[in-house]
Amino acid sequence: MNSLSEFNEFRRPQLFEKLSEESQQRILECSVLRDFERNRLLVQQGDTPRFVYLVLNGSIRTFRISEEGEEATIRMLEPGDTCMEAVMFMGGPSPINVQTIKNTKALMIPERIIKILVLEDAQFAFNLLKIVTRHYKNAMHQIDAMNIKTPLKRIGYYFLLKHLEHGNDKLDFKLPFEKQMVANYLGMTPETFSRSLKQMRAMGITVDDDTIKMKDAYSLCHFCDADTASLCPAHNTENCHLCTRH
Amino acid sequence: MNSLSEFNEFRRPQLFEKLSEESQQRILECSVLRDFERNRLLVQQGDTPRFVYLVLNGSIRTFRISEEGEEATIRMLEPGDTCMEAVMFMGGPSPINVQTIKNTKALMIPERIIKILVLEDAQFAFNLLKIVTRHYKNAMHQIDAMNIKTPLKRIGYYFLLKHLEHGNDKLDFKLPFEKQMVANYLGMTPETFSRSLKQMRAMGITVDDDTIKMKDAYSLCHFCDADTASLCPAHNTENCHLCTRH
DNA sequence: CGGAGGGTTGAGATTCATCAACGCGTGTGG
DNA sequence: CCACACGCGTTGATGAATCTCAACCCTCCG
Repeated sequence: MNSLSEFNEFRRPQLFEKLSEESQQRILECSVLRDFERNRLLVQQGDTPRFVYLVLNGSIRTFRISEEGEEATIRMLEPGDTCMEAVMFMGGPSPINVQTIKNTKALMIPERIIKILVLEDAQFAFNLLKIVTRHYKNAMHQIDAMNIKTPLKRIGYYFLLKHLEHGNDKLDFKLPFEKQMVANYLGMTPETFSRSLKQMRAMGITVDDDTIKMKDAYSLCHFCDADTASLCPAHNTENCHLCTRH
Repeated sequence: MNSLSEFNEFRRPQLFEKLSEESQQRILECSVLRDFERNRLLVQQGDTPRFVYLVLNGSIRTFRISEEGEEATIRMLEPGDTCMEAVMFMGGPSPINVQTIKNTKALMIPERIIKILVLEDAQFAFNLLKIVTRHYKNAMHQIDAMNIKTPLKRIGYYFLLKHLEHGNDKLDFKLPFEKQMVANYLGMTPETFSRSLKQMRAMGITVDDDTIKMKDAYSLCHFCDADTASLCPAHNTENCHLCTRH
């Protein structure tokens, strides 16, 4: 692969943000573009990390698996996202599995160029830092979600994030993944997920197959918290119901 | 503060590893050393991050708090550990609270020097990356612990890590924090923690106040998993019960 | 047409949190 | 010196909530 043209379709990968043309070229020269069928296991727990995967289309999930075979989803990637960058710097074998959940085209960036470039290009290191800290922040939300929130609230918070991503002017959005996948990501069974969705109808949120519709733009405000509010354009305006309630 | 002499008592902070003398000096010149009494709140959710805290002695915990007032512990720091490095790069207000849980002496490193140095000193950026990814790995363990592990297994895994930290030749170690603190970190109530400890007696692990004693060096092997095994010196030797079982 | 997989619904079992009481060590103040 | 309060940890009884197991519907696809 020798150009970034493929990336124009979606948001520019954070990995390349503000990166010099030279560094971009060095990465692309070493990297390989590949197609994977659905459900293909790309990395297993215990493998030594060899590549960073940049999703071009399709989707990928990362997860851990216990000896009893139960799975805990860590992340679900959409086009433009990367995985395994963090694992590279952990030292030791990979603590996670990586698997496609749709047919997926991904750019494989070798471990070596990542490690080299990090020590030579401060901007690249900075980008990696921002990416990894974003993952970490996400992980913290997952942790307190499972600790203190009811299934209903976990789903509500997840929907709120998706709603903000899709632009807060739209009153509906689609789930980017299968329900059982989302359920596992949120740490509950598909049954509990399904039952909780029914409860949400009482709050003005209806679910039609994989489409989530809200009665008004503030239906999800109940699930907002302080450090999520800063992502909301209506935050600190009179429109923010949450703020007026506080 | 103008020297690193205080650090000789314990493991050298990872933040300064392989760092040029010049960069170390630049950090120390800007930083402030302070004592805090127990239970002092250093950072609140929503604050803009101003300092990285490096614990010299005492201990600190980071946690999130829900609107209902329930707390989810994210990390518990011992001397040599740092916090808030990750938050600096997340952008936006702090998603976590930081609080001392003992009387604590900490070095406060201003946000500005961190941000500057990251773009000028690749080694410093590299160190930060390793630190943040370690936190992230830890968070992933927390996630799957709460998703798929029983309280007993969560405790066992925590004990295993502490055991490996203290050197696998010793057959006992002390809990570095109060039990209720550990319980919350592991996502359970103090009652459940206490009851689970009783169950562990059947596995050759006794608890005497805050001292954990094991019958033999392999009592905790039941709780080992693939990516933890690489930390164990007995891994891949005939002494590793786990390996022989597999 | 028939099978497979995803999603939903129902009934039952399990498990952890909650509430309450108690033991114990510590520190404090009369 | 003793009485007392306080915090931590433990133990017991209860209840609520989620997981498990099972059946069923639906769509998709060979």
